Amino acid sequence: MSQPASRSRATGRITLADVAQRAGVSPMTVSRALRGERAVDPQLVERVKAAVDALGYLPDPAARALASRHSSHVTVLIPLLSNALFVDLLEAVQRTLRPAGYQTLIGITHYDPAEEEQLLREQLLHRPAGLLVTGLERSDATRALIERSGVPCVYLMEASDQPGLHCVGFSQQEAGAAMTRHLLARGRRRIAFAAAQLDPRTLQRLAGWRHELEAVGLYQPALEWLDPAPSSIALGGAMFERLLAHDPGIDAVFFNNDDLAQGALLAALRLGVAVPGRVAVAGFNDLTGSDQMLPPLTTVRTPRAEIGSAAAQMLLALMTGQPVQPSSVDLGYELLVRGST
Amino acid sequence: MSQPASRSRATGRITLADVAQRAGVSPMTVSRALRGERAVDPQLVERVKAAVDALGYLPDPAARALASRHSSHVTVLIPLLSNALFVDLLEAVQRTLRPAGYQTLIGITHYDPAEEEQLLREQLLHRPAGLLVTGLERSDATRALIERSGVPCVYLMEASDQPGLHCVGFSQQEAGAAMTRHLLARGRRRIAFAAAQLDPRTLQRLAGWRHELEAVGLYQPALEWLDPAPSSIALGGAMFERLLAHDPGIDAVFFNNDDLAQGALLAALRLGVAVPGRVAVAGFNDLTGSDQMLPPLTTVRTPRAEIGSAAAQMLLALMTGQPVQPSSVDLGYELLVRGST
DNA sequence: CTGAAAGCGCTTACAG
DNA sequence: CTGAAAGCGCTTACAG
Repeated sequence: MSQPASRSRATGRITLADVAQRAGVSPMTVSRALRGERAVDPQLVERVKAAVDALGYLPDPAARALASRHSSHVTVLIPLLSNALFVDLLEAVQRTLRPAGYQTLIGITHYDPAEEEQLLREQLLHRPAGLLVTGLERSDATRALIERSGVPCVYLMEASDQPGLHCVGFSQQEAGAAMTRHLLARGRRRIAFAAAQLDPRTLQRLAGWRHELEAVGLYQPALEWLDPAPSSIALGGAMFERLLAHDPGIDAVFFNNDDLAQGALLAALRLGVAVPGRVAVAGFNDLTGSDQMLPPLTTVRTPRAEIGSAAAQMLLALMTGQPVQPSSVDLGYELLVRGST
Repeated sequence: MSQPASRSRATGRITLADVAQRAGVSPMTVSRALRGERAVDPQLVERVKAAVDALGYLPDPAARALASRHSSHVTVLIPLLSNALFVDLLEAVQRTLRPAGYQTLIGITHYDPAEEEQLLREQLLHRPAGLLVTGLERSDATRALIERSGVPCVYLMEASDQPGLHCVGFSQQEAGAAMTRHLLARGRRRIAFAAAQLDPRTLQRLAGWRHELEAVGLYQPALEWLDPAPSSIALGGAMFERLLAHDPGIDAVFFNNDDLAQGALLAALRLGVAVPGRVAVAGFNDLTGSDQMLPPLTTVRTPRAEIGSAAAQMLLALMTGQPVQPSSVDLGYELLVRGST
C-alpha cells in the first residue's frame, strides 16, 4: 500500500538523462543539442528534440546555474516604480530580454545608495547573467562590487564618455538647459526651478537650468525651490502656491517632473492663476495625462522605452560576448511645447 | 608565469567546506548552524559564525535550490505596472518578503490568460518557493499548473469562500454597488458605468452597479459604456465627451478607474460641463492626484498596500508550513466622498 | 547533537 | 562529432 521508502531523493522530475536514454544518446549530446552549442549531428538533434517533446522535458535552471556558474537572471536596479518613467523603462527591458530567455529581477533602491548596495549584494549571490542599473552615481562599494563581479553591466538614463562604461541615456543637463532656453525665448525673465526627490539626474537638470540663467545674468539662488520629499501631484500644487506667495514676480516655473507640474496646473485653476498668462509652467518626462491638462503641459519627452530596449540589447550583446560598437548611446530628448508656456 | 592548468573548475568562491574547515566542524554542521535548523551546540554556532564573517562566506542560492528542491524566489503575477494600484501592491509585497529572505520575481500578464500561462510555466521551472497571483479567473491549464506544482499560492485582490483557496482582497462587486448606492442617494437617476480594460474585476464592479440600478428600476443597457482599450486619462476624457454627446440625460458617471475619471474631470473643465452640477463623476481606486482634481474626485479607496502585506504574510506562513487561520481575508474598501458627486 | 555518504541535474574540460 | 568522468556547492536521509 505505502510507497517503498527510497534511500534516494527521487524527485519524479524528467531529467537530461531521461531524454538521453529515450533518444539513445549520451546526456552530453542532449545538453549540446538543446543549447545549440557546437556542431551536433542534425539527425541526433532531431531525435533529441523528439524525445524532449515526448517526455515534456524542461531544463532545470538551478542545476544549469550551478554547473555553468551563471543564471539566466538579469537584475535591474531602479529607484522607484511610482514614477511611470521607470515602469516604461522596465516594460521595454522585459520585452527585449524575455524572448532571449532571460528573467528580469527588479530591485527598487528608493534612491538610497545604501539600499542599492544591499540589493546588489543579494542579487550578485544569484549570479545574474547581466546587470542594468540606473544612473552613474553610487557608493564606491557598489561600484567596486559591480566591477569585481565581472557581470556585464549597462547603465541607464545618462550618457557618458567614460571609457569602458556601457550606458544608454541622454544628457539630463542638456535637456534641462533646453527647456530653460525655451522659457527664455518666450520672454520669461524670472524662471524658477522647482524639484523634489533631488536625485542625481534632478540635480543635473538643475545645473542645466542654472547654466542658462547665469549665461544671461538672470540666475538667483532664490529661484531654486528644492524639496527632498518624494515627487507627487499634491506636492507640486503646494510648491506652486508657496512659491508664488513668496515671490510674486516669478513668471515661469520649470518643474523637474510632470507630476509636480500637473499639480501646479491644477493649483493654478483652483487659485485662479492664469497659465501661461501670468506664469508659465513647464514639466519634465511627458508623463501620462500631461497632454490632457488645462492648459496642456509643455514638457520634455524622455525616451525611456527606447533606453530600455537599447540597453537590453546592448546587455544581450555583452552577455553573449559580442562586440558592442559605441559603448555609450545618447538617445536625446524632445521638447514638447504645448499650451502651458 | 602562466597559471598551471587545473583539471578542476576552481571558482575561487568561498564555500561551505571552507567555512567548515576554518571552524573545525563538518560542512553539515555549518549548513545547519546557518539555517538555524535543528539544535546545534551554541558554541559551535559561534565558531561557525566567526568563520563565516572572517571568510566573508555567502551561500550559493543555486546550489541550495538544486539540493533542496526549491529556490528562495517568490513569483508575483500581476496584469500591469502602469496602474499604480499594482505598484502599491508590489511595494508592500516586497517590503514583507525581502526581510524574510525571499526574492520577488515579477511577471506581467497584460491581462492575457495565455501570457499568464506562459509566464507561469517559465517561473515554475525556477521552482519558486511561493506564488502570488492576481484574481481568481484564469485558464484551466494555468489553474492545473498551479495545483500540480504544489507551490504555495495566495490569490490577490478578490475575496472568495472557495475552500482550500488562499486569498486576500475585497468584494469588487460590493464596492461597485456601494458607489452606485451613493450616487442614488445623491439623487442621481441616470447613472452611467464607464469602463476600460474590461478585466474580471471591472466586470464584477459592473455587476455591482447593475444590481443596484436594477433594484430600483433604473438599469438600462445603454448606460453601460465599455471600452476594451487600456485605461488612461485621455480615454476617460474621450469617453466622457462621447457619452454626454450621445445621451445628454446622464446625470452621473461611475468610472471604473480613477485615471478615466480624472480625464473626465479635465474634459469637463475643457467643455464647460458643471461637475457635479450637471453631472456627477465618480472613480475607483483613489489613485494619486484624485484628491487634487477640480473638483476633488469621489472614489473608492482600495486597500492594495494592505492586501500586499497580508497576502505576503499569509504566503510566508504557507511556505514555512505554519497553519493559516482564515484562508480568505476580506480587507474591505472605503467610500471617499469628495466634491465631484 | 554531529558527521560521512550520496545525490540534486546540469556543464566543464578532456579524450577520442 | 560524441561521450565518460568529474565537479558545481549545497542538502537530504541516514547512522551514530
